[in-house]
Parts: sequence; structure tokens; C-alpha cells
Amino acid sequence: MAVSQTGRSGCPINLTLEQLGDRWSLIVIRDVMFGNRRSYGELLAQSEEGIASNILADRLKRLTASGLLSRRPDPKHRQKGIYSLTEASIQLVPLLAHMGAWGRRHTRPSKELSVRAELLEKGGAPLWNAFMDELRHLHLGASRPARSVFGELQAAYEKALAHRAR
Amino acid sequence: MAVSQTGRSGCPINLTLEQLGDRWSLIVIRDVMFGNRRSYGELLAQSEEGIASNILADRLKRLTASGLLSRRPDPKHRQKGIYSLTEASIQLVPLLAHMGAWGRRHTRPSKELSVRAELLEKGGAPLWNAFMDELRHLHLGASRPARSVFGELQAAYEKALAHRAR
DNA sequence: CACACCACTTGCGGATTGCAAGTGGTCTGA
DNA sequence: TCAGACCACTTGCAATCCGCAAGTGGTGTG
Repeated sequence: MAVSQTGRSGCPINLTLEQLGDRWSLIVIRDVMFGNRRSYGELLAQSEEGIASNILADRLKRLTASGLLSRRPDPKHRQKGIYSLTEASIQLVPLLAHMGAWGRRHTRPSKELSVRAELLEKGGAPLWNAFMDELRHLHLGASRPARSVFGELQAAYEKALAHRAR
Repeated sequence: MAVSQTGRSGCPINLTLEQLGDRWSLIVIRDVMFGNRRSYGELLAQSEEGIASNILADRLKRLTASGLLSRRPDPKHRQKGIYSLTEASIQLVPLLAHMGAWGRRHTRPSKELSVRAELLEKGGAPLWNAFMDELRHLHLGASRPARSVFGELQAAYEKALAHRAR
């Protein structure tokens, strides 16, 4: 519990990398967080990145085991699970916001997919906190906050999509 | 140049992950940034995490190719290269600071190695900016700033080490 | 109750990783 | 000047990880 399994150091940056430093873990968290995809099927079918089904199953298992996601059975479909963010993964919001901001500056992102990152960057810490409060409502059962950052991000994204489609 | 080679999406978070989402790239950047290790040998020998020599060589090559490090020959040793951060990797400071902050909260880091992360977290954006200015001095030849965040971080780390050793 | 559906697994070929040993250019000192 | 130490980096190999496609078995439905 206290010691890493990989024989690497106790540096907090390293330990974070050991949990999240692969190509898919943060993609899954991103889709749950910003896309509100809550089940295996939604995550698989609507994936922008085309994640393979076995990798998705493996990551859901690992992220659940390490406390970044929680899983509860779907009352409507006994076989199905509903995945939720935990407080730990909700606190990744600033990290993902910074990743988006860096990617916007130093890679060649598509315009539509940059809109959310841009809003998050411009909104800064106050917006992140409002978003985190909303995620606590959506995933942890906290009370609904006044502001829906999720809706704002989604609306901006859809507006960009429509603008592109014209 | 504009399009990713992996067939994944143009989401800025994804593109950032494609460059940095592996177990070693950010470790190398961390060591150059916070440990001021500037050559292959320093990075290999003093690595806390025990990176393998071929992996290190590969990452230095990839990071240089993608513009996150630059390499110039060492005037003292013709064979040797001196690696420097670029503006792009200097702008990873907030990301690494957040990773450290998250790791401090949600993993079990060692006390000594957490000291820097704690300072960076408490200092917030003003400290990050001062540190980035200093990195521009150390790596890009900009003028020396008044404040040495690097020295502060190092002193705090060594103090923690001494405290532990008593 | 047959059938479609869906969450998840399995098999397999190819890429990546880690380790240990090797290679060849570069500096040093007698 | 040249033998030997040193050092940046490569190579070989085994183990693991990854991506793809097909399969499996539980679950809902008409």
C-alpha cells in the first residue's frame, strides 16, 4: 500500500506517472469526465480514439482498483456497470486543463476539439472549481451547483461543430 | 507535421498524451528541469528510477525530435551532448507542479521527495513563473532573474534529506 | 424460447520494455 | 604516441504489453 510495486522512487511526480502514465488511462478518465460516458459500451462505441475493447476492459479494472473510478451495477441491466469518478479523479481537473492548454499551444489540435480546452484555460481556477463541484454532483451525489460548466463546455463544442459543418 | 501518426484524434489532451504519455518521457524532463541534469551520463547515473540506458537514449532522441529538448555538443568532450529544455518543455512547469500536487495527495510519496512538490504547490502561479524565468536563463540563455527558485527548491530538498539522516 | 444484444475474454502477431553485454569514439598520462 | 580508461550509445534477447478480430456467455425481448 505504501510502496510502489515497480521498484521506482517515491517521488510524487513518478508515482502519479505510475498510475496515469500510459496512453489510455487519462483518455478513459477524460471521456467519463467531459463526455459523461458512464458505461463500457458508451466508452467503447463513442471513443474518438478507437480504444480496443480489451484495453478498455483492462483500464476500467485498473482504474477502479486504484480508486480513480468506482463501479456500481446498473439497476436496468444486471450485466452492466455504471462507472463514476471519485474525488481523486475529480481532482485531476486542473491537470487535464493544463494538458489541454499545453496541447493547444504546442501541438496541432483540431479546432472543434480545442474549444473546450480553450474555455477551461481562460476560465482558470474558478471555472475548474465550479466544474469540480458539478462533477461531485454528477458522480458522487453531491447537491447540484448553480452553474453548469459541463453544459457550457458542451454547448461551445456543439456550436463549433455546427460552425464547421456549415 | 500537422497530423498525428497514430490515427487518433486531434483532441489537445490526446495529442499531449501522445507526446508525453509514457512511463519515461516526463521522468527525463523532470530530471533535466528539477535536477539540472544536462547529459546522458548524468541522467543515467543519478536516476532515482533506474532508467535503462537504451530507453534513455531513445527518449532523448524522441524528445529532441519533437522539440521538447535541444541538444548541442559539449565543447569539452566532443562525443558528449548537452541537453537543454526548450520553451515548450519549460511550459510544462505548471503541469509537473500539478502532477506533484496530485501525487502528494493521492499516492504515498516519500517525505523528502515531496518537499519540492509542496513548495511548488504552495507557491502557485507566481512561483511557477519565476521558476520558468530561471529555466529560460539556465537553458535558453535569457538573463538571470533576481530570484532563484531552483536554489530554493534544492535547499529545501537538502534540508529535508539532512533532517531525515539525523 | 429463439434470437439479438452487450459486457467482456481469448488468441495471436507485432511493438515496446528491461536487462546485460558489447562497440567504438574520446580523453589521459606516462 | 599509444595503451588503457572512460563514456555515449547500440545490440541481442526474453518478457511483457498492445491492437486487432473473433469468440463466449450472461441478459433482455418479442
